Amino acid sequence: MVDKDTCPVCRTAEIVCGKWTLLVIRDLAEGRSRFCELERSLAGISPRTLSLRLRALEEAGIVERQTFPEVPPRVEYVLTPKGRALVPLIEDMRVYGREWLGADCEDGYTPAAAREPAVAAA
Amino acid sequence: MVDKDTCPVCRTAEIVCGKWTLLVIRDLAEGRSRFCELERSLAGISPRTLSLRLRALEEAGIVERQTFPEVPPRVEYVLTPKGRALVPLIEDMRVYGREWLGADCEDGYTPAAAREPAVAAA
DNA sequence: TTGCTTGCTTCAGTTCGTGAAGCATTGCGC
DNA sequence: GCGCAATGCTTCACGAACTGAAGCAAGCAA
Repeated sequence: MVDKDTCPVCRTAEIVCGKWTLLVIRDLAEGRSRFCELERSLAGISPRTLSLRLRALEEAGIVERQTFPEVPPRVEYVLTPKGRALVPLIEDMRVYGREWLGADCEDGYTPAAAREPAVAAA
Repeated sequence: MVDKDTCPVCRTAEIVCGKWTLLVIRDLAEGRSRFCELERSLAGISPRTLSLRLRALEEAGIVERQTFPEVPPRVEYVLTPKGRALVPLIEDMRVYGREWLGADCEDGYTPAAAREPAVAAA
């Protein structure tokens, strides 16, 4: 049996498996940094969930929160190195999604053997 | 804004973000195949959740279910190619967990001052 | 007959996520 | 001054997801 406390996959899963978490990190990696930017980009997320996610990620040392005492107040969220280290994971997901979940395998079972490995897009 | 239906990261996240999902896939990749094996390995999962996960993964074409009409009944779950394609993702998680969530970074936070100007995967 | 195993399902309860609304700040038009 | 707008949240009530314990069917062993 796998020990939940020491298994690195489990520990990563605990950080990553919450709904929206990976998409928040992806958005931050792509340059979005403000609450309302994220809220608009992640169509469908509730502000409560976004707030919880950002707080948990800050707690975990994955994002850093900077407040600017302007009017209206501005808050920026930036990935720390620990957060940027998750980007390869997201790139894997992008590759997987393109290869196995694309428009041409809607039935979910068609292997994409002939497909070229996708290059990360800008 | 990102279109949830076409973005490959979102589509992968939808499959992957449920609690236990990635750990179930990891266990299958490591050779465990029977319900009770998974149940024992994933200490803490409820049989209902495991059942739901396996069913959803089967639905998604990620695992294949084979029943053997023995006594007591035997059921084996095996990763399809589409499922095995998720293993690199899990390996990335293992690497990340080891690198950033190990015993030597329990506090989980490297201050921004130490950050290198690494270019984000924009 | 009771007990044992596997692979689940059912039930009640807790936690998680949603959607709408509200709050505090203050600069702008009126 | 008054209401409106924008940002970055919080609060609330509700539904969905997950949990933990229990139960069930099948058949063989004691």
